[in-house]
Amino acid sequence: MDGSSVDESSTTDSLSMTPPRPRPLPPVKSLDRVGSGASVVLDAEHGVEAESRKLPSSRFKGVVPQPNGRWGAQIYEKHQRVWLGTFNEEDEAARAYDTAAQRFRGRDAVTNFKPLSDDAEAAFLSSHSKAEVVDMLRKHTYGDELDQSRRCFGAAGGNRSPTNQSGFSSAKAREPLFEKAVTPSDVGKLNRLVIPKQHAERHFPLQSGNSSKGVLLNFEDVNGKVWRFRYSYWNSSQSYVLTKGWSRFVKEKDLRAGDVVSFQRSTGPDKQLYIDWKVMSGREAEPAGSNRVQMVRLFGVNIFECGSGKRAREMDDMEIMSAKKQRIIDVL
DNA sequence: CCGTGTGTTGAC
DNA sequence: TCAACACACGGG
Repeated sequence: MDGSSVDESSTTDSLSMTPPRPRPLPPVKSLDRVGSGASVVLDAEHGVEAESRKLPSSRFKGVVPQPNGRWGAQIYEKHQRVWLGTFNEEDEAARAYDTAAQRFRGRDAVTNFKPLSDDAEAAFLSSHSKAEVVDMLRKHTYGDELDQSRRCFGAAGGNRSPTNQSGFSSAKAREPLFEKAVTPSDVGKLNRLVIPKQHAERHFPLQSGNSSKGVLLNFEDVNGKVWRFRYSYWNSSQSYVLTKGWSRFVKEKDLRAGDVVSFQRSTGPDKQLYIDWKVMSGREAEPAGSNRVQMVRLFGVNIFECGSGKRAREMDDMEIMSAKKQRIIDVL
């Protein structure tokens, strides 16, 4: 399932040049469905069972049909295919391709829809590595990320903590923000961590507009793994919470009531957030050393502080992203 | 078990 | 560079 090797090395990108521009593809309007029918059943034509197995080719560039009726998106670079993920709708896949095309080939790349993206998106794209963009597309989180960068509540600066060769974040100065001994409900089935209001308001200010839906915050753990949690305010309980993504953290770290989670933030210009945890004193250690041995998977994008963009790092994390498999790294 | 996305080939 | 096709492989 893996293996899309995104090779950032060929950085003909960003500010540099952009290839000549034919005309964007005709934005085929409605009347879709018909032509690309090729439905399996029905269609009592001749050739009946003669294996009309043909898949309905897409009318969009970079989009390929999947056996299950869904659509895949792909783009080529340097003689290699870069898989952009699978999508339920044909046009979703087409848009994913468009996004990748603009990141890989520059602004006026040939696309299915977008003749041009606005400046905000252009900035967003150039501030993220190809691998990151591909990662977002494959996870279908590109839209969310872009929205957040637009709200200027993070992500914008493409500020990611630098990584060393082994993929770990280099040690950087960081200031402790606060800690909390998790409660039974924090590690229970509620899938949420309540952040004490005083700490929440002090360190994770929510803009009024965001409070309702919340925002996505990225935290890096000691292994360099990035955790993404939805952070929002629950009016019902008048409390700030980390929700989506939290249960995964609880599960992987095997957090139990009484354990302590702590949060830090780098003191540098990038406001990278970090999360750490420690087992409640007295609790016996884990069986098969699973505690701090992790698989490392990178994808970035920070939260907080936008604008003050940084360089658009390239090349650094590409090898990691393109690794055929996740690497298992023993921290001990 | 099923869907993904990779391997591969042959056009453009 | 690109899509068509088949199916190995990996996650659930």
